[in-house]
Order: sequence, then C-alpha cells, then structure tokens
Amino acid sequence: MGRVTLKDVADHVGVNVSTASRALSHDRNSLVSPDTRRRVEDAARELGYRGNLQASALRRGRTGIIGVIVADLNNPFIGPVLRGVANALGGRGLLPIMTESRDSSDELAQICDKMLAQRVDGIITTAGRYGDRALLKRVASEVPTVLAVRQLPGSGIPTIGHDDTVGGRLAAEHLLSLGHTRLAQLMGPEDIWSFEGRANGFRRAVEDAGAMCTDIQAAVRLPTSDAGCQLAERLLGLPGERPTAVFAHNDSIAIGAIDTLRRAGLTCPDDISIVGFNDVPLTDKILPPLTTVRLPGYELGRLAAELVLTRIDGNDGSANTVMLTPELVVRGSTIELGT
Amino acid sequence: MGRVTLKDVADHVGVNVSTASRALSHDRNSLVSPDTRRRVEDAARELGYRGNLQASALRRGRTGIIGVIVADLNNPFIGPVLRGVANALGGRGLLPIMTESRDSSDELAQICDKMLAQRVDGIITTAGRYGDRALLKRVASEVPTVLAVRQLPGSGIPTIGHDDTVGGRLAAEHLLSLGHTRLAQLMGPEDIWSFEGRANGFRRAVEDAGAMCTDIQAAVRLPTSDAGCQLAERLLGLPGERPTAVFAHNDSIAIGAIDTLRRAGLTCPDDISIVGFNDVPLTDKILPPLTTVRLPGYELGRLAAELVLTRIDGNDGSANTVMLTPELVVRGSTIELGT
DNA sequence: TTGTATGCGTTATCAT
DNA sequence: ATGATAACGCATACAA
Repeated sequence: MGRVTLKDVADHVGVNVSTASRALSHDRNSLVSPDTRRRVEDAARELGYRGNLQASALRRGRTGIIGVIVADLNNPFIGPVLRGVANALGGRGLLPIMTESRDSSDELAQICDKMLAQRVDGIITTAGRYGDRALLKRVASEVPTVLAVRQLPGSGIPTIGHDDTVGGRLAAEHLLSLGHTRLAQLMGPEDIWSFEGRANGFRRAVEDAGAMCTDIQAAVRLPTSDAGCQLAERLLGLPGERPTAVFAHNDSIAIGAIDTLRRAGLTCPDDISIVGFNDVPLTDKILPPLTTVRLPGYELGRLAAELVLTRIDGNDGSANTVMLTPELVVRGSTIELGT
Repeated sequence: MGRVTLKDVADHVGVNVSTASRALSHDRNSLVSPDTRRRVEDAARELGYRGNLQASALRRGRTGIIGVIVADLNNPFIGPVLRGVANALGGRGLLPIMTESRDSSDELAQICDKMLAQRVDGIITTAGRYGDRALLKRVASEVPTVLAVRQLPGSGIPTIGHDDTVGGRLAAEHLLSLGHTRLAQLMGPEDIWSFEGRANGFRRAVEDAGAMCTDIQAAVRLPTSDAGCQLAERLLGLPGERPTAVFAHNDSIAIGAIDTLRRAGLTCPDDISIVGFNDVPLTDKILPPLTTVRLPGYELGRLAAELVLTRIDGNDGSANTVMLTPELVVRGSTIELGT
C-alpha cells in the first residue's frame, strides 16, 4: 500500500511532520540539519514513503501537470512533437498528461473540462479547428495555454507554429521548376489553418507563375490516407487534361493517393509527380520515396513546452508566437516533366 | 480563474457546502430537494464552478486517473491500442494519462514513480522488458496494474496479450506453403517477450517442416525501421545461399528491410518474400503491400482497460490473463518460390 | 432534507 | 533548527 504518510515518516524518526516535509523538499532541505535530514531520508526510504502529489497540489495551488492534447494519435507526425514536449517538461520535473481528441470538437471540450478539473498548470494543444476557437479562448483565459503545430488566427492564444504558406509555396516552386504547368492540390480539411495556409501558399505561387491550379476537396473530416484515396479518385474523375503534378496536404494523403493512382494504372512519379507535407517517419523508405516539406516536429514540441512554462511563470510579456520555417526535401516522387 | 470553490457556490445559494456538495454529486443528488438542487446547479453554472479533482481525490482516496505507459509513440501500432484504452475508460468517467518510456528502463522507473506519487488508481503498461520485471512487480503490488500487448512471463501480472508463438507460426506456415525452404527472421530485441515468442513460433514451425531457419539479430535496442535496415545489411552479408523468404518481427522492420534490399538491387517479392507483423496503418498502401500478421490493437487496449477496472473494483478472482489470436493477412510482399 | 464538524496529506506561517 | 498550527477544497458520519 502507498498508505505511508509524511506523519508516519516523521513519527518513525521522532520529529515533527513539518521538519520531515522540509527535509524531503528539494528547495527547503537546507533549512534542516544535515543529520535529521539524513535520518528522515533513510526513514522515508525504509518505509517506502511516496509523497502524495494530490495533497501537495491542494496545498501549494499547483499540480505540476501539463495537459497535452493531440488531434490524432495515428498521425505519425505527432510522435516527435510529443517527445519534444516530454523532454522539455521532464527536465523541469513536470508531468505531461496526453489525450487525444480525434479531432472532434465534442471530445476536445470534454477533455478540456477534465483537465481544468484536474487543475493542470498549463495546456498544450495541437487540436484546434476554427469551430473550437471560442472554447479554446475560454480555456486560455482560465489556464496558460499554447497552441502547437496548428494555429488559430484571431484567437490571440500564444502559438508555436510553422509557416504553412511558405510550405505550400515551396511545394509549388519545386513542381514548377520541374516544368509542370497543370497542377492540383489534394486538400486537407478547410476548417484547419494548416491546410488553408498550405492551400493559399501553393495556389498563389502556381498562379503567379501563370500555371494552372486545381483544388480538390475531400468529403472526409480527417487528413488521413483514406482521404488521400478519395481525393485521388476525384482527381481521376476530373474533366479535361489530367494534372501532371500534385501537392498533397500531408504525407498520409500522399501515400493514399499514390496507392489509388497506382491501382488505376498510373505510376508515380512517371505519370504524375507528388509532393507531400510533414516528412513523417518511413516516407523515405517507401516506394517511391516521398518528396515532401519537412517540419521540425521535435522542435515544435520543445518550444511549445517552454512557452507554456514561461507563461506559467507569469512571463506574459515575452514573445508569444513563434513561427518555424519548413524545408523542402526532394526524393523520388517528383520528376521533371517529360522524362 | 478556476478559483470558484464549492463554498462560493453554497454561499451564493445560501446553503451549506455539504448540501452543495451533495447537489452536484452524481450519486447522492437524490438526497437533496429538487428545488435546492436546481438552485445549486444554476449557481455553479453561473459562477463557472469547476470541481477540484485534487481535493476530491484527497478526500475520497481515489483519483479517477489511470496511468497508461507506452513503450514507443512512434510505433504506429500503438494508436489503436490507446484508442481502445481511452474509449473504455472515458465511458466510465476515468481519465487516462499517457506517457512514453521510449522503451528505456530508467524512464520507465521514473514514470512509475511519478504515477504512484500521483496516486493513479491503476496502471496499464505496454512497456515491459525482461529487466523491468522486478520494477513492475513492485508497482503491481502497490496499485492495480495490467500489462497490455507485451507479456512478462513469470511476473504474475494480469495481462492482455496475444499469442506471439502462433503469430510466428502463421508467418512460417505461409512462407513454407509458398515453397520456400531457406528462411530467415529479422529479430526484434531479445529481452522482450513478444519477439521471443514470435521467434520461437517461427523457428519451430520452419524446422518442423525440415526447412532452414536463420536468425538475424540487430545491435539496436528498438524494433524500428532503422533496425530493419541494419538487419537487411546483415542478411546480405550472410555466407552461403541467400534466404528466399524472411519474417520481420514487425512492420517497421519489414519496411526498413525492403528499402535496404531494394537499394542493394533486390526486389520484394520477386527476389525475396517478406512477412511483417502487426498490420499497422499504411502497410496496405505501400509498394509492395505488406503481407503481415494482424493484431487486434483496439481490442487489446479495450480489454486492458476493462481488466484494470475490474482489478480496481477488487475483483481479484476474475480471469487475469487474456490471449488474443493473431491473423495472417496476405498481400503482395510474399510470392510463390520460383515465380 | 439540511447543517455541523472532521479529516484526507501537505506546506506555509509563525513561534520557539 | 525545529515544532505547533492552520489552511488548501472537498466528502462524509453524524446530528438536527
């Protein structure tokens, strides 16, 4: 049983609970004589004492818990992000508690409620659709909150993001430089800023170059490989000449699309070039290796954790939004037109 | 601020805190008059009251939190498992808190310490190497604990697992039925039961059939695609005739191996057949689509959550170990010998 | 049906 | 350097 309490330890040594408390505390153990400190520590070990964080939190007014909400655990991109968060937090003795909203607004609301009831010291969320803006603003008003990966323009919530517009442009410029003039994009959900930004950046760059850009929307809510399959079907059903190059709004969509096109007899990159987004693990190991736009997932997570920590420390004046820059990674899924 | 307390609500209505407490409690609100109940509820909503789970937990002796420890968040197999856990738990109002050990024993120990200090009501862990047995036994003696996915023979800890021996045998029988007689297996870490079970099942079935089985060990600690690359290198360096069929101990290893073999000029399945394990998302979308052994990830998670709940309820007598059966999924990465 | 009183395990404040 | 004591916010046994 974890029923050993501080009082038990104190009694065992023959000191007062407050002395025992001081002796075991990391910041106040200098206030106690080296001797009693050792005796208390020994007793604690011997009795198998474990501090009760609940009680401690109740008294001190903070829990040392940071709530981390992710949209979709199946998105391979999230792994590095969570590691970045966990590393930055663990270093300071905080405990991240992660939950998945499956990109559902209802679940997000429930999760936020529970986390607030848990009295988390801060929240980091990668789940934020346009429809969640009011909810998250309310949450942010109750506890330090930061958005990671996804932005929510106009929410005023501190954000560690990346420049999706630039990312979309990078994809476009790459395909244009390969001579493609009929392009399409396989769009992610339109109520998420990441995809709107990618779409805008891509479309603008393509049109500025005088090339043609076709936007293909999915009827599904999540940017998964299934969405990629569906989008590829629609691409195939398009009237007129088929685009020779495609920008998929993330790697999963790209992989789903490549597969569907292949089943329809089209080879990537010979018949059609495809650029993905995120550079998730394994994209370099598949056939064809995916040309994609790389995002610094680990770094995003790390910075998000650090930002929430500075907000918790009351450092409201510090920079409250950071935008990392994506980077194009050229592999085998894109090829010069006509080769 | 979430500083609204139960007393505030009670004062606002003009009742005692205990009445307010009863009114807002789900199991005892029948003890209060319908009228005051409504008034308390209204006041709570109006003031933005949030129950303080820390305080409640301190008083009631349980937190409603279940600690969930996963070995590796980058393993795509874990997504469905976590969903199973979250669904089963959420339905009963419990909150899963997930953490990743990165398959490190040190981190696992730290995580367990923190979770015990948090006074979680139960722990579900998919991280368990042979070296962690003592630690986990100690943890299990303090709080209801169940192993999910990975087993730890001899630990006596309740487990929701799957039959790895059968899984290995399924892979072997499939390859043997295709006419292969020189087989190899790309082994996962040997201090994890899953891989030992797969190895045994495979080797026995192969040898029983009078065929040849070569075991290839990796020098790395984690069964990732990098390990797959390394194992494939070793496969290529093998003296004598090359195996014509390979059992990779999971899908990531398989994908890494296929890629490395391809770079060396060998095509899967034409030159070499490969079977994976887990059937993670996307394996059916890559080229070649992976033949693999499917595990019911969601079900594993769901059952693990239910098992930990019955343990928490003190139902110690109930079945404490469940073993699910894997299933072979034949796709394009395996082919009849000589075609 | 409601109120009173007490304690869950800690830590902070004030003494000593 | 240590002890006594009072909260933190809530839930319960008991009294009314």
